[in-house]
Amino acid sequence: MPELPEVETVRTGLAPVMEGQVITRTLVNRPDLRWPFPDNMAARLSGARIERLRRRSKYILADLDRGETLLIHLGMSGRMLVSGDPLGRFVHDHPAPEKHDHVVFDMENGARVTFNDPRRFGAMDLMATATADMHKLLAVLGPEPLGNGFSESHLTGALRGRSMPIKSALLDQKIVAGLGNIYVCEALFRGGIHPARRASRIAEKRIAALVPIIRDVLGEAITAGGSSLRDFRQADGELGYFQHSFDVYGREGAPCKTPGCSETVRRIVQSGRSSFYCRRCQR
DNA sequence: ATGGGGGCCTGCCGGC
DNA sequence: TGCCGGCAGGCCCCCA
Repeated sequence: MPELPEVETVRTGLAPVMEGQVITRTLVNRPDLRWPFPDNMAARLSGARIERLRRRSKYILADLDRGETLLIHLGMSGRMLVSGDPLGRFVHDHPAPEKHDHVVFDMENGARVTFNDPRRFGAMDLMATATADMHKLLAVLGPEPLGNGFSESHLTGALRGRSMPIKSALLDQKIVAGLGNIYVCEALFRGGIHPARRASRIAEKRIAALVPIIRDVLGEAITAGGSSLRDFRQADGELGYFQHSFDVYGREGAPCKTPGCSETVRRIVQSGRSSFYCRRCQR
């Protein structure tokens, strides 16, 4: 589901109701998601104050006042739903629990944050805040695409001599963190690069041009509140609307959006995942 | 060392 | 109405 813009949208929505708040109660309804939960997770969270909600790539990180950090990954279908009344102006009942509500956080301000994830590709873990960067899942990540570490020299250097398709390279979180299937397809369309083209066979100028393109695509998607496909909701339950701006993703058979181009969007499968592109505009 | 594919899960949709 | 195949935003891990 969620790529960087969706995760950032969720983080932005959760921050006002979770930052600075004590988790008064944590309910854990099963032993694991993709991996077992850390030992005593409910007890280690309950009573802790969330000092800050951060994002690294597609991970949400909650720094606690106990020197630990909670890591949350939404996988493909994970959602964080907020209910209750954080401002305390009204009395709100919480909605009835739903299938796949795996973890529930009750906050001191009355808000309830429910992690719901039908496919359970998501994850949670706890680690020492001081060494969070060294966590197995975070240590391997490449630079943040919206940060200074993601530069033209970084990308051209990382792709130099790589024989893999550019699509696979941009999905590789070690090369750049946070991109997923949607935004790679969109960036390659804007960059005029065929998704199956081998990275080593793309002129460095064209690789370099992808850097501002990737930043633009992600930035526009964040501004739009992410892309709502099957089950993505912002933390407040609202739908993002960037999906209306897709040039190619999910548009197989529809006309290419390049002015004057008469081609239709094609779909191919690369390492098991759909790539959408225009065969005339992308080479 | 690199890169490709399997597998993890559930839900939904279209076709028959 | 029901069943089946295909598909879905991610990513670890194994194998060649």
